[in-house]
Amino acid sequence: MMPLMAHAHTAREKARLLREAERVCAAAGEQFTPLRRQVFELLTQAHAPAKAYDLLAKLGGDAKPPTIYRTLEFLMKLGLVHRIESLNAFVACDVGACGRSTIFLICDRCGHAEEFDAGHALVDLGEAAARDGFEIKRTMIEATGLCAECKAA
Amino acid sequence: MMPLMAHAHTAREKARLLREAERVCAAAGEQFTPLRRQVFELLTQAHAPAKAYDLLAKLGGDAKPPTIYRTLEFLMKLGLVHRIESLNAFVACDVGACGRSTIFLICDRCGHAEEFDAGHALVDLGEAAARDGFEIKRTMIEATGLCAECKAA
DNA sequence: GCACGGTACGTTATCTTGTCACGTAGGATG
DNA sequence: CATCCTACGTGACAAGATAACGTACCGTGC
Repeated sequence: MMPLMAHAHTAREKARLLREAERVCAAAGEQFTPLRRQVFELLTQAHAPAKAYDLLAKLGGDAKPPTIYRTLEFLMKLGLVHRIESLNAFVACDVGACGRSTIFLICDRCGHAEEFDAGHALVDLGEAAARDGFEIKRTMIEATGLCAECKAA
Repeated sequence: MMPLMAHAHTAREKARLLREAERVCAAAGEQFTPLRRQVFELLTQAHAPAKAYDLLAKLGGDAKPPTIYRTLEFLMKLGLVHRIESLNAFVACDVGACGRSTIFLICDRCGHAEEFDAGHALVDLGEAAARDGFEIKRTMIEATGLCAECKAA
């Protein structure tokens, strides 16, 4: 199990994510506009899930809420960004790595969020729900606790 | 796998839930005040997850936000109520039935939320995270889709 | 060239959700 | 009976999100 969060520690990593994003966007027949690029970049640089209004502030100028929400919605549609419901915050995610099966491990102390592959757990869940007649479209797993670093400290 | 949501269809069921709640409360050395009882009752009667401000309105009088949030926080602390993050809403839950392992199946169409026992899935998740040094304290799984009734219709 | 339609984005206003800080009433305890 | 704690009230406001409408730009086809 490996952390999949698109958290660019290096310039090379960030460049790779951007290229990936461009590719996904083109494949979907959508435009990777400067605004969308900027928001995605801000997210890849964030050390923790970013709030909508914080991103908005970083856009400079005097952007209004719909701007950031529309952009985030777009990026989520393409699977480039995830929303963390329990935090009302957003993270960039590594394309391809995250199918529909993702888990976020959120550290209560440092705020870091790591994305994991849920593996078989979600398959089981889908099957179990199906036996009850429920058809799952989207699953969200958010686990909070202490990350390795914070536990050590 | 059985629905565990504390959604009282009958007066007898509701009375049972209230007694359970009183018991849990007493066991924790806390008071089950009229306000707390009223909020819990409202939740057991709800046909779907209830929003904080809707509950607030139903309290009658002119209750202010902190009143309902404090009360919900208290009930959550005792494990009598769950918050559904993706909806910003709350449900009563069946005490004892819900340990740490709960999943909500939320119907996109009718809004109904059923609580399920996550079974082994969460155990696996906890172990997998632990191998990475992450210590999970609380896990939240919210799956959206179509319930059996809505799929039929 | 220019009307047409679509996508992206700006702008204003408003609504919903949640919290902070402080005050008070009432019971328990010494 | 002074003190403390818990529960709750109150006013103010911060944070999160959306609705409704306008415009600029870019293509396409006549």
